[in-house]
Amino acid sequence: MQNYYIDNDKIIVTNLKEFNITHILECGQVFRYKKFSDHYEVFSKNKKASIYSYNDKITIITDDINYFVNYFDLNTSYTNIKKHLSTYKILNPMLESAYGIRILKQDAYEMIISFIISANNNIKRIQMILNKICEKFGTNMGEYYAFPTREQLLKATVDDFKECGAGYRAVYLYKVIRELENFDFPFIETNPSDKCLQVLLKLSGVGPKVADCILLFGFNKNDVFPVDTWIIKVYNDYFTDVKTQNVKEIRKNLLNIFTNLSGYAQQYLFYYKRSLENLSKK
DNA sequence: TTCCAGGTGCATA
DNA sequence: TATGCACATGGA
Repeated sequence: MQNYYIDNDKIIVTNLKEFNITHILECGQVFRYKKFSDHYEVFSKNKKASIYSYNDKITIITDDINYFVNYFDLNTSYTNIKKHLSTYKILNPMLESAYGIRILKQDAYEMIISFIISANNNIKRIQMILNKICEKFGTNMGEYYAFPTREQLLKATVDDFKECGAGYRAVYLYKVIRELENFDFPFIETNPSDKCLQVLLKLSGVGPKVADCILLFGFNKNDVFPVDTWIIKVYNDYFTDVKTQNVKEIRKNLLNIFTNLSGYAQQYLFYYKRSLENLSKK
């Protein structure tokens, strides 16, 4: 079943069970978006989309239809994915409350920079730092700033990144921009995740967790399981009787359970646990 | 004041 | 290979 159609400069999404813009944007996979009273704006590379939900459909307004059809992965049916996920009883309440999550197909280079900044950081601050880096080094697009290209970021010093709030990660950013000069993106696109991990782990500021996020959000690989502080909590709450902080062990066990649907499962678990925690604080 | 956030790098055993 | 610690920053 086709979930969308094109109407001039708009993408109209008709199957709302498979597309909830709040859940998609606020589940932690993307940092460059703005929330308005009646819509969201999303930024990727040097492109922008405005997303309105009203009545029984979503309208995505953009000047690059093809880019955002791919970005929102609109040609993938999530009905089957969710059917498989629902066989894991533990996920059912999450599939219910966080319905309409989709894994976005984001720019791989942008994911590398973004998730290096994400290390030992919180989402609000990650967004703030990325915004400052875009404003300082990205192309002025009028209403917003594009994500700076590698060439643009070559001009940035360690102090520049520090001024943007990157803290001790400024050194990693400065180094990785240079390490990416001959980075083999097609290799990552075409090789199994384990091989790709070995390559990504050589980059400055990229450890196992960040590498998993890059593979999941930047390269559309679903047989990885990023384990952060939230997943450690959720694992200890729902998946084991013996509490553990061992990230390698947690990742291995969760991958064994969810196999090639791990990326999707991870996103539901992360969002669910983080939402619960934030609600209990309010 | 201390703890925490989508952890990583490095020294040490 | 595994463990322990330092690392910026700002909100709770």
